[in-house]
Amino acid sequence: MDRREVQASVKDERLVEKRRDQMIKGAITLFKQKGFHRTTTREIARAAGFSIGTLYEYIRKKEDILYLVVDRMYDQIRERLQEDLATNLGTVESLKLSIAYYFREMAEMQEEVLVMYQEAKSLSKDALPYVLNKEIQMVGLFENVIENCVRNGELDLDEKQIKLFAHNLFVEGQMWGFRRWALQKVYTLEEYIDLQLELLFYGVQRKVNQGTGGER
Amino acid sequence: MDRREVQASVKDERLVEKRRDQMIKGAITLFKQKGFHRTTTREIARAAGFSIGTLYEYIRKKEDILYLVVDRMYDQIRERLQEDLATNLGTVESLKLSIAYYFREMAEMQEEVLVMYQEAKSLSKDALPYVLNKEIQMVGLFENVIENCVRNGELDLDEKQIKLFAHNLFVEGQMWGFRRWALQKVYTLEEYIDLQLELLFYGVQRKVNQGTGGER
Amino acid sequence: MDRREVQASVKDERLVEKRRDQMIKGAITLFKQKGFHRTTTREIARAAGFSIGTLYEYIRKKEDILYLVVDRMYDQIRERLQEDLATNLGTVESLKLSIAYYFREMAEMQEEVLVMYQEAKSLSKDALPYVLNKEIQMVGLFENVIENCVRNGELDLDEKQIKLFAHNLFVEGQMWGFRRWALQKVYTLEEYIDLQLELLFYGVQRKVNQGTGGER
Amino acid sequence: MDRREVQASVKDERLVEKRRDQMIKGAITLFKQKGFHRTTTREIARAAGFSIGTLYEYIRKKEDILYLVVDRMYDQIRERLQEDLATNLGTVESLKLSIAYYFREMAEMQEEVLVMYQEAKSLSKDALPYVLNKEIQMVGLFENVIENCVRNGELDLDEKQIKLFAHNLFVEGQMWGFRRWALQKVYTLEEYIDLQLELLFYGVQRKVNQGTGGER
DNA sequence: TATGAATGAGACTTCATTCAT
DNA sequence: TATGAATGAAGTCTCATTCAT
Repeated sequence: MDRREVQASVKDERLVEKRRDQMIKGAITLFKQKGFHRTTTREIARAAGFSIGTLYEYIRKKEDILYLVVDRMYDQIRERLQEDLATNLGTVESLKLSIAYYFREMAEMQEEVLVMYQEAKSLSKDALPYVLNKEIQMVGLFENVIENCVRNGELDLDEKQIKLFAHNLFVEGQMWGFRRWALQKVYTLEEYIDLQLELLFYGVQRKVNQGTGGER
Repeated sequence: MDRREVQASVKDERLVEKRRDQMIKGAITLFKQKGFHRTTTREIARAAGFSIGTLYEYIRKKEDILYLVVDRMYDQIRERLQEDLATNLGTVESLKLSIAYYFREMAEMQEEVLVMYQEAKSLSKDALPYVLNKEIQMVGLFENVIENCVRNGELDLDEKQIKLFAHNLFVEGQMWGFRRWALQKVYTLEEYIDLQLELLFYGVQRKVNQGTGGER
Repeated sequence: MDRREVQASVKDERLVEKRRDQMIKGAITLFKQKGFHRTTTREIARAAGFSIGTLYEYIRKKEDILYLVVDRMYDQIRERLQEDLATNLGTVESLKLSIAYYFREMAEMQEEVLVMYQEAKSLSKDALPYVLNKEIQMVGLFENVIENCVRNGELDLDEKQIKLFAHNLFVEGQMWGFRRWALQKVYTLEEYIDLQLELLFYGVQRKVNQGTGGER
Repeated sequence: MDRREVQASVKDERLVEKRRDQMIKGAITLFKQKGFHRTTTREIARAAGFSIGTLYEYIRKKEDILYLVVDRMYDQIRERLQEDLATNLGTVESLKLSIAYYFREMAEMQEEVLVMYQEAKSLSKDALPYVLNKEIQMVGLFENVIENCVRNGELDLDEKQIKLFAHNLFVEGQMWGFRRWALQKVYTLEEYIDLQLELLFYGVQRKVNQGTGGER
């Protein structure tokens, strides 16, 4: 249930891997520029460095390329995230570092993320679940880390709060990219990260609540 | 700078208004179902109740329809929001009510919002700024209300915090729709609203914070 | 169950009729030359005198053209046949005249018949029954005439013999066309007709049979 | 003039023979199912048990395969026919047996015959004569046997009658296959054979003609 | 002002054939 | 001799847009 097969005519798996790599790279560049629908299969083939005939040796339909691209993006993001989260200590401090790390990663891949967000809906009813599943898995990574904090007594959240918190921070990571036309005019990335962390952890009413104590 | 002209061949302005109304209504229905690219101009004409020839009397290019649709959606959302925010008292309690109201509105228009999010990028470089401007205006509405709260001493936030807070709550309103595949399985809308308000205002560390006092 | 609909986008029925006429005429010419598979839709459009876009306003798929062509051919043949058979008197003499008439008709349409025979199998499982049904109807026309002869005491045949006789003469009409590479080198059409009539009515053993008694 | 050369790159004749055997067998299966045009060279290669590259070591063009297939079919049919006709005694009784034998053979090979009939026209102008020649030879086999009967005084037919009689019975053998959608619903094969023999030898007017004498 | 038939560029996809290994 | 990856011409079909009526 984890990976949808995209059929290739070519048998040599190493070659399939290599050609699809070229294909995906070319396609991402193009999708970034003009989106999936305005990109032609021939352009993708050319960008990948081979002929249209060859392209179709490695996929069945144009949509397969989109799936491959989105799939690849998720894998890349998750890989990096997983790597980082592995070192997480289950403290709030550590969690903040991970979130900041994630925000930076997403900032770096903002164009890819944009493609994902705008084109994923073009995937067939067939492929969509696989993709959504990947996103759920990624949110799950954060949920785990937050749970650890809760278990360690560093945070006091129930199941539903954990989940929503994870979703929020996940979306905020993407926000930097998909609302760049607004955010990037006002904030530097580091500013954005700092401010978001503050809001995520303390909300807007912290000072009022705390009554006495100033903080930070 | 507020409204891009879409040229019509027909002169009678009242008629233009009426036909575009029909057109937009039809188009929204179709865009919801199949997205902009998969919807043909003929289908839009039919859904609008007139012929393809007539359609082109009121627009110049297919993209114009998308612009008209997105434009209309923004206007609708803003209208309702403006109406509500007008009654806002500048207290935290009042702000929470407005946010909750906004969340419910967005939940009701979630499909329209989805269309906006997924298709807006299909607008030409020409039309995009107009649309983004509308979104900025809407966020601005919230900024104003929050500023009021700050002015009233109910919140303690600087300019940049206000802006980001507004963006966050704005996006969270949309989130209910564009992440429905995950959120709507777990939360009811009212649950979602309650939890988000909690996180927006108190963050995740509130209880720990409140508990003893100083932190970090 | 008698006629499969081929969908047209154009509403004006008279125009549809006219354009399909052009289309069928062009297609027949081309199919005669190169067969269905080697004829492109663009060639058909050009031969019909309009653009490829227009062609597809009057059909849905290339196969529709083949169906239309075959359908038309059957109708033409049946029309002429029906007209002739209407005058049939139910005597053997009259039957022979009708058969001769049919043979001549088929000789005239031999290329069309060839197309029918060679391309009909390219029709989808969907369309084939309609076409076969037409052929059965045509054979039925002859069956009726033969039955008349039987009823009039001019022939003594049971149901199954009638049917097979009808099939035979039907096929022999087509044979002149589809085996022309052999037959037309040896016989003139009239010779062919005379000889076939002889064989159909008296078989090869007549003379031996006659032995004693003269006949005819 | 008897066999057209199909060029092979491979020199080893025994190997060529073997590979073509595999090829033809695979191709026949496929042609039966989907016809020549809808069958791809790759499918043929796979069905033959080797690669597309290898396929092209033994032929030059796709059409060569069709030629080979049709050629093979004719040879098979002729072989069996020749074998049977060799034992023919030159009597009407013996002729009837041979015809019945031939009808049964053709019934068994009806799908092959169908392929031949529907696809032969796809052969190039170059290859067609060779194929037609084979058919003429086969008809010739029957002509000879009939001639024997005539020489033996069992039948009284001139040259042209003999030829046409041979063509007729030849076609009637194929008819069982190519009109199976009509015939096989009404007759059993043996019924069909009996009825056809009756018609071939005595025609439809025998009983009336003969008035008194029973026959057969 | 309304219509809808006509257009043709251009999209996707297939597949016979080649050729380096 | 065998392989199968690569090629690109060519085919079918769609659809935004125009324009005569």
